[in-house]
Amino acid sequence: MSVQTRGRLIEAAKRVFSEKGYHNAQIAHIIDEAGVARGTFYLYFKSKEEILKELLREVVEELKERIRVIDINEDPVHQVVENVERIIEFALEEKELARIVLQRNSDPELFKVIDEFFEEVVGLIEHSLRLGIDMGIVRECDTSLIGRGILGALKEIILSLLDREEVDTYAVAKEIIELGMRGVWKPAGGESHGVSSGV
Amino acid sequence: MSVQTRGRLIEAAKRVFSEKGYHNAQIAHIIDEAGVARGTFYLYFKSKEEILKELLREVVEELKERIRVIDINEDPVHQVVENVERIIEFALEEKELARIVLQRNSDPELFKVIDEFFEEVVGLIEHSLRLGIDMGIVRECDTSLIGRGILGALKEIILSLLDREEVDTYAVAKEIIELGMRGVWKPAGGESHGVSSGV
Amino acid sequence: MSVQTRGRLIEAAKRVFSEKGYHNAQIAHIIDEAGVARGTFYLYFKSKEEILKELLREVVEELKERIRVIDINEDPVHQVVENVERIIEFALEEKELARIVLQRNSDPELFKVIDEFFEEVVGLIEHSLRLGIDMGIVRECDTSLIGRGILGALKEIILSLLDREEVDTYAVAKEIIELGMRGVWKPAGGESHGVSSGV
Amino acid sequence: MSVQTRGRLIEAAKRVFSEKGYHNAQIAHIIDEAGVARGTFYLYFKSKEEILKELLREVVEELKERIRVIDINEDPVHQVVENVERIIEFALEEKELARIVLQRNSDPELFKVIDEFFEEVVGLIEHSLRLGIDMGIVRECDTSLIGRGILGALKEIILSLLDREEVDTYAVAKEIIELGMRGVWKPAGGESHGVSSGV
DNA sequence: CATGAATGAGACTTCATTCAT
DNA sequence: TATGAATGAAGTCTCATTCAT
Repeated sequence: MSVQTRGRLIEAAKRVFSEKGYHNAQIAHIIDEAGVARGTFYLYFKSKEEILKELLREVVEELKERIRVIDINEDPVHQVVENVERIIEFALEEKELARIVLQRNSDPELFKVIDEFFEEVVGLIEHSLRLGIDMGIVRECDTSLIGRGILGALKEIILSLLDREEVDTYAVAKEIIELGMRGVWKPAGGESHGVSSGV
Repeated sequence: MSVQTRGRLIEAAKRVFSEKGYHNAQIAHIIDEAGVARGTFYLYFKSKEEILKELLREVVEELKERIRVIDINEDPVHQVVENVERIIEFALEEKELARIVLQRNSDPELFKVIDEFFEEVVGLIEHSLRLGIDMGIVRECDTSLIGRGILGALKEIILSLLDREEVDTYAVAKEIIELGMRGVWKPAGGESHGVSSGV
Repeated sequence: MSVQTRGRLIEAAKRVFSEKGYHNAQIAHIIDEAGVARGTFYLYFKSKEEILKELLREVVEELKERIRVIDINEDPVHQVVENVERIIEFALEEKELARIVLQRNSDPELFKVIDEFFEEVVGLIEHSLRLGIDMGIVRECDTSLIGRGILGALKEIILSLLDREEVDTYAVAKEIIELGMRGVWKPAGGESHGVSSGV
Repeated sequence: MSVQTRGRLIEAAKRVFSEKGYHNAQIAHIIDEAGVARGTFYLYFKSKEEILKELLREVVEELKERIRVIDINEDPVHQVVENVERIIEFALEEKELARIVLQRNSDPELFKVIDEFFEEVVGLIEHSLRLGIDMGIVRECDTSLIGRGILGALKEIILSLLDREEVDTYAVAKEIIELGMRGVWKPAGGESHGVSSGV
């Protein structure tokens, strides 16, 4: 079991799945890309499905590490921005993985890990919203709906970033949060704004 | 060429693609569902790919009909809400189609019509944003990013509605627009709000 | 049973079989060419095979009519030339049919009538040769071999004529017989020759 | 890519195509005959068409090797007889191949290599004829017609040989050339004859 | 550990023929 | 007599997986 060979297969799979999508990807593509023999693939992974799931498991693990629990004693908005920024950074570091994850493939069983992760994220957002409502700083709303909306915005935006040359991750993260918090409307008066200001 | 048979195939394809996804769907499933013989399918559609594309073409056509151009002399926000509402209504009327369209499938060639439609929608949103900025009612922002964000929110929310029993389409549409305009933040003061108020 | 419709199908089949060959020909092509409906075809012919066989039967019948028995009291060579000429004329009148017949299709069962006809022709040639040998005007030879050779030459030459613009059928017939009788060698001396001379 | 397996497929294809003809031949027949699995076939050949073309390419190559250029310093007729003999020998060694090649199949695209080869042969014969005419030993004639005639005779005769038990290849070759040169007519006087005599 | 030839289930598609109108 | 929609057997080809070396 050479860790090296396994690594080459994983990297190859990333590229191939990312470019062609799971169904159009063939084992032949992966082993060509990895430069190993056909049989070797099955030494490391039980099946095509298996290597995809492994990939997804790794992504979710990494993503979870990048999401830190909010410390209420510090500026919470800033922490949220930083969480979003770290996720964007990961997506840009691992563009192939990001593409795989964000291409919602019509295969619930296959992408279960990812779907579950996204459900958790929605839960997290909902929780924060309810907290904000309780604290009187977030307006009453359908938290489930809004939660999904914010997730959707996040996903679509990150997907579009994968094709940009240069990305100012902090600025983008701030823009996303600003959208979620204040929307696009211009404040009527000239009062202060900016997502983390004053909190 | 019986219009009836064609219709049955189309309806069957909707159900099958929606449930299994394009790649896991088989012609066998579609013809079983439609109750016709194998050869009959090919009397109406050149291939599996063809019937999917036909389906998507029809969706896009229908969607475009439901999106009305904004009349600046009337309350624009209200019109946007109605556009969104009509789209939601369509998604709920044609849940299978909606599922097919919203499952971002990793097959650019196949889903080209849909992707192009979404690009148009982003363009539309961007245009509105820029108009709002010029009119001084929308804040300066990265319109491309925000445009995609709003589209993403819309898509994710509608997808989640497909599993709800009862949906108040107007309320949801309003909630979505409210999110895009004012975000989730509670206005500091007690002033009036609500998306269409005062216009 | 409209004789007209039947005729249109036969004519269409000639063209289609001739151009595409039996296996690449489809009933669809024939009915399109004939301008009749699918079901109509089966009103007149039991199957695709049947219409081909019918075609071939008609050809053989026509060909047999054009071959006259040699009258020994007249110039026999001249009569042979005329037989060959009539066959060439038929091939040129019915180029499509000729093409079908001369394309030895690898389907013994299908082209049985034709093969049998050709066998008869070989028999006829063999018979003439043996007669000639008995009369002392034809040299001793493997009549079966020579018979087939002459048939082969005939077939190949006629096939090539189908693409020529203008054909002098009598000249060609004479050339063929001359080849069979005297070969291409130039007579050593300067004596008279020409196939029918002196008999 | 085992050369062995490829060879078994080629041999199987020869038998199957020869017996059933291209169109009636199925991949199933070939793989059964070769004793390999369905997929194995496609490891070596892209399609049924491909293996036929490969077969034909090999035949033409072999045939061309058996045809030697005539050396004018030696007895030319004898050399022609030997060329013909070598071709007959090949046909008898590879009866299946011969049958495939000689069954004029109604599929120009498929049998292009063969048709081109035959065209070359006609060209060769025509060239020889014109040479003979210039040298004054061949009579004036329509060389194109005669060329095709000789080819046709050759083809038909060889085809008939495939069913004979014992074949004296030299005798047959001589008979064919004799037919082409002197025809079947018995020389009027008692002079010398025999194709290569006197050179 | 690695190889790559072989496998075969199963998908797609074609087209001669049938049959209700 | 004519129609043409419907049929389904049968064929071609793909590709994930196995296994002997």
